[in-house]
Amino acid sequence: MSIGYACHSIALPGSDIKSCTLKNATEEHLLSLIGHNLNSLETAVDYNIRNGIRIYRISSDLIPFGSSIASGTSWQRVYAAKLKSIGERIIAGGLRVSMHPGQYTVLNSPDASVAERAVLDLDYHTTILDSMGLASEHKIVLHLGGAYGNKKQAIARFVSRCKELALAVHSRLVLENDDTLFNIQEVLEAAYSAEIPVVYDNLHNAVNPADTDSTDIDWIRRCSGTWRKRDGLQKIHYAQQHSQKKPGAHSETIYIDRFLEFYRQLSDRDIDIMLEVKDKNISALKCINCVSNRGINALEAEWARYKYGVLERSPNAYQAIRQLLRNKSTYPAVEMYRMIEKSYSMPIAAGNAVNAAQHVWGYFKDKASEPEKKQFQSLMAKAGSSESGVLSIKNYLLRLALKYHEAYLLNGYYLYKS
DNA sequence: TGACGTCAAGATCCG
DNA sequence: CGGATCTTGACGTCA
Repeated sequence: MSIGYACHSIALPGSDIKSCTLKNATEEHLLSLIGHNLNSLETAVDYNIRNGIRIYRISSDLIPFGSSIASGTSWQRVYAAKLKSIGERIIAGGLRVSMHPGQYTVLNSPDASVAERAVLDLDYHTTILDSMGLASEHKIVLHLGGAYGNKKQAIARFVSRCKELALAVHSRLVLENDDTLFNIQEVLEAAYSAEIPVVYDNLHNAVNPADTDSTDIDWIRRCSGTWRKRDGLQKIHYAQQHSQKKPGAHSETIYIDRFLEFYRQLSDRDIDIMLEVKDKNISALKCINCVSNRGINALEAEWARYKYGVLERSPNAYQAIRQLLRNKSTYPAVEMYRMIEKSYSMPIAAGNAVNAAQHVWGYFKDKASEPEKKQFQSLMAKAGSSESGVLSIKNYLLRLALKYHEAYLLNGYYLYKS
């Protein structure tokens, strides 16, 4: 049972994926972006392994325009060794990766050119995983596609197009139930015909249910039969509804009590869980820390990343969590995350924000130049009176952290937009 | 024709 | 000029 997240790693400098617009997409520029992106991927892979995160989705933007114009460039040859070496790290670290073409890759389109581009896109995703030397349990997750007013025909078209795919592509494919058109029942039928496994997405099923009698666990059990040995462990997507946004929108974070309620029902099953959530690796670490005892040190490391974010919302919670972690013979993971979640639900009062910024300034007050000190004081004076002032001061502190390579702050969650 | 989702790039505004 | 903030891009379907 492993837990992971998709694409983007928060508070991990050097892991950003760059892109460009079509009009700037020269071969030279693309090759330079790809080189940058592969370094970023390597940084994220190393971070995941170091932190015991064993499930990770690689961004489809790794190679900008990878299935269209970049397929004519030499990136595969130029970066062959780099890709191979990242793949070796993934295998050695026990990381299971996947990729996920978006809603715009439509294999079952009646428009032949759209379907043709979908095949090229699947080829592109396969090429990346193949060139890293990864076996077929490293999956490509796909949506069924459009309905076009006739779901039966749409499914039949999907199945027949699937069967025409190259084996290298077909053996990586996984089908996911979506939040608008094809529910889990329809996806299961299609997947049995197409002979590909099914990833069950709980939030998509909540928004677009097949029936109201079956539970998440019922569907997960039904999907398990679609996973064969060469596919690796069954995978599911887990997400929670955003409390303010429209149905299907992912929550900011994974709320731990609700997750554990879900998780306990699966605890006897071998399943990998991909979290789909705004705060990405932050929630992955939270959930991993709560389903196994990783030692008080792991919680202290987490507290170090959260502390200023808690302080600017609730000085009381800040003190309470410090108190909670004082007894080194305990492992109060769930209690700690509950308190963090509660404090993060509170608004940031200007006075508290100024106080937190003052704490963080402690990392720079001895090394900052005179102009930097003046700038900080001036921003602090404004921060007390306006909301944008609070953001300005955090941006300024982020710049200083980058300039002075303050790893403690750069690895923490405080400096980044929440 | 615009909304949908995503998030960096690109453009523009501001002090 | 640098930094903050707004708009565009790239994809296909559907109302």
